[in-house]
Amino acid sequence: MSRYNFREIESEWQGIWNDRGSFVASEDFKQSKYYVLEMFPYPSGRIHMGHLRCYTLGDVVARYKRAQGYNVLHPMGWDAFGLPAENAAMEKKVHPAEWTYDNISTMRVQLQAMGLSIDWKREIATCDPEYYQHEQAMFLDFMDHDLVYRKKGWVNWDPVDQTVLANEQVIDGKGWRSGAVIERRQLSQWFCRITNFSHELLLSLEDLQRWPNKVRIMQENWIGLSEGAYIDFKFSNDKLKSPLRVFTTRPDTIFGASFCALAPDHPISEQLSNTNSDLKAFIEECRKLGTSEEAIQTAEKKGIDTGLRVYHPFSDEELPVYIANFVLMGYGTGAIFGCPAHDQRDLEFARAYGLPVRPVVVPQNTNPKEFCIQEEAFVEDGILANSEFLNGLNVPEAKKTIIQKLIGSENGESTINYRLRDWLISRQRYWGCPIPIIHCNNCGIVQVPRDDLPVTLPTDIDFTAPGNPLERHLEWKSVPCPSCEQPAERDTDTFDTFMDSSWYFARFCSPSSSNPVDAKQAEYWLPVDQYIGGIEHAILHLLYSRFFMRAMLKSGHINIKEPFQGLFTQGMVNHATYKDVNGDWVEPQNILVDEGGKVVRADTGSSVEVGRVEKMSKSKKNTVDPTDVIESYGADTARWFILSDSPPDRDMEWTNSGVQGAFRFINRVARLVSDCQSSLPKPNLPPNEKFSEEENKLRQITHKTIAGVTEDYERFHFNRSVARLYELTNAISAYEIEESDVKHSWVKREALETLILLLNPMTPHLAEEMWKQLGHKVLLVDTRWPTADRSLAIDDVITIAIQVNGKLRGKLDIKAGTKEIKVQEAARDVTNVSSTISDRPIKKVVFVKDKLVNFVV
RNA sequence: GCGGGCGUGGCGGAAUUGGUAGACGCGCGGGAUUCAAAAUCCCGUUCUGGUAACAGAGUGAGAGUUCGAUUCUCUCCGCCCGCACCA
Repeated sequence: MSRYNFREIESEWQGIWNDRGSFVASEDFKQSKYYVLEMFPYPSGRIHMGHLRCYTLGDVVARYKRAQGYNVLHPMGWDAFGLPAENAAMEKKVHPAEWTYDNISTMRVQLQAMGLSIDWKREIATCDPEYYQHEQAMFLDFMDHDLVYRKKGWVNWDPVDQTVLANEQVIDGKGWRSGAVIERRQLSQWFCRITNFSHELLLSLEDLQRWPNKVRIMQENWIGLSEGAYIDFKFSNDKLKSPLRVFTTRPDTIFGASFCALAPDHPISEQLSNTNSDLKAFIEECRKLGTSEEAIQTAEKKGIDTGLRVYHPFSDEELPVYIANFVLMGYGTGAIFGCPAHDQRDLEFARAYGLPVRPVVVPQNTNPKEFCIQEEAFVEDGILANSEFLNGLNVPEAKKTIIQKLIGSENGESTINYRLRDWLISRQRYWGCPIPIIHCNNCGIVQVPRDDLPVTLPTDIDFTAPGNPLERHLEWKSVPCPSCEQPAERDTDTFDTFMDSSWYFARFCSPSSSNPVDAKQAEYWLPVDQYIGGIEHAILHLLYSRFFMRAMLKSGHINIKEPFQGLFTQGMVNHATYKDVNGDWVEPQNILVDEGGKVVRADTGSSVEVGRVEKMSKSKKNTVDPTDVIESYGADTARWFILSDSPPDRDMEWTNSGVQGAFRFINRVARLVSDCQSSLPKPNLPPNEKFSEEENKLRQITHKTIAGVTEDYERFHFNRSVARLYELTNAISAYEIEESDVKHSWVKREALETLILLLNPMTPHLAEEMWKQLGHKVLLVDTRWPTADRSLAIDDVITIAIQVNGKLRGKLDIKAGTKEIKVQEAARDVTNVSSTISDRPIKKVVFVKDKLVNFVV
């Protein structure tokens, strides 16, 4: 018997599916659609295990839904702009475009070798002007609808690389590439007005029932709603006319106020610093501290008295105004009132600067005169005291009352504040989508006329100097102003690459439309029914995409709010780590277990210490290349292994023995089919009229497996499907018949065909090949999902558990549905049961139909 | 500090609404086949005692509810993730 030749078989079927266009989505809008999407990859050069896992999961869903008769859209593209291309350009002297497109070609081949059911006709790359021209047009549309704007903002500036860095690129206050200490700089930048939708983005999370709870909670916290009030404090000094507005969630504690504090970046702080060098020095100090998270954590509460005084809104008391390092300009109004008794930070600050600590909320049944604040502020609910008209109220009541008072006296109002900030989208980078704006000395900010789009990147660029090459490219940069025709300059920034990935799923619906999206197509396909990707995008990408849909709706591009109906976040792929005697990491391929069971290096034979199982990473050298696995064992083996054992949302451990186990299974199924091929009846024959008991047993397992696997597929429990399919395979192997017994073989064929149909989404090449070997002319890819015969999926003989005092003492095989009295009688006769009960009186009998009997003695 | 999650054999993990804990796989042990090996097949495999039938213990620890708890409630311990001077 020849061995299952996965190399030939897999590439053969990939060719056939491709030639027949098996996975091209139909444009027949009358069919029910199903849009499956995995987060598109960054073309780094090679696919990794994370890709293998993600795209396998998505492919199982896509093939399963296709078999169920849905019109499935399952596209693929490339998140092709980004920094690594520029780094490659600097290090290897390759043009970013060339590097990117080379990587795309390599990775496309690698993905295709996995046998994914992708509609490659819809492939897009975000670095293609064909794609990003629409992004530029939408940016201008957003601008017209006041959804983007330009403002001065504080950014992380790397003085060596001369560029802005994202927060996550700043590690311990230093640039991730240059290692230079990051400065905070104010630059004019473009922002998306995502905060326009704060409330809407928060509320709609309710509707995303098919998202993981965890992700919804993370977004909820990120948007960070807090209810409170603005309170206005009038200055007692005459210099400043308009009052100081602060935000607070505890307006009820206003009578405990002992100071006000401004953020170092607050306009008043800046104004004062112009004439006061002490203040100026303090503000500078705060700014340096600003970038390192560690520094923020350990920093003491520090402040400086501005000399300004404000009146308490309900008494004539004067409060000092400080500039304090712990007040943030980006939250609320950038100014607070300090109530040391009921806020830990304010307390620390008050202790440092000798400010009064006045409790105004005391625990229930406590005498206010005896209540004293020591090292910890009292932040719980309690009863108001020392607060005039608020005395005796609890905290929620006091909040309501004081807000009414504030409104009445025009000293404030109730408000809702969000943590979410507007999205800074300018990047001082070359390899990104150019911002279609021209800066003119006469006309200011001018849009590039739509007819002149796309603004494409220049190809002749110089990467020898640090900074943004677009900035230095005078020829590209200089253009006449579209409005006054005087010499002007292009915006030399490019978009954050999160812009590119915020709408690609919509472009897939009509990848060659002359508009960003074809409304009809988009409304048929969207929202994405099942989106799959890593948890690391829980906030940014998913929130930006949700914003983008709303912005596209507002600017008339689309009629969809939520892009992703269902979301699944897959776990990481981990691997054991190995360290040799020198303390160097060793690659898994270089590991051997010798005869004595000792783990050694394959090359030197020296002993190796097996370390923790950790996320695959280059630095720890514990990576395994999926392409190597596919070449040695085949795509089906790789897919089957990745789906076995671990639930898809949890981290999984990649092991060689696991891969070999999967390989064994693939070969076992192939053998099972080829061994009995000749003895099976022809396909599509009607069933026997009567089945023997043995036949019925196998049929029962077959139909139970259909029901179980279908349910598991719906719930992403692929590891359970794998277990069930092993069980079915074991049952088929154990079902022994005479070679010539064609009648009995009908049941065997039914079982085998079921196995293959159910395996199809997971190991499509094997399944397709076996289907053909069983004599089918119609391809498996065009064959419908089986339905379970419910009457067969139910057992007629059931094993009932017999307990005495809740402890299992025996089992009883009995017909399903047997009445309690009969079961009891039979149960009493079971040897261990009768001896355990002996002559003790039975107090009570618990009976659960078809499950158990419990005698309480 | 705040928010969320997870603790089950040697390992990954199963276990509908509370109802036979350990499915399935890996590993390990034994056997068959083979001149031998690989591959394959069969049997066993939670722990303790016992040749066995069987008995006792057992789902991080402790308590509670219940005829019955991996599942529900409370307290504690450990690990993981997210956010973090957010007023």
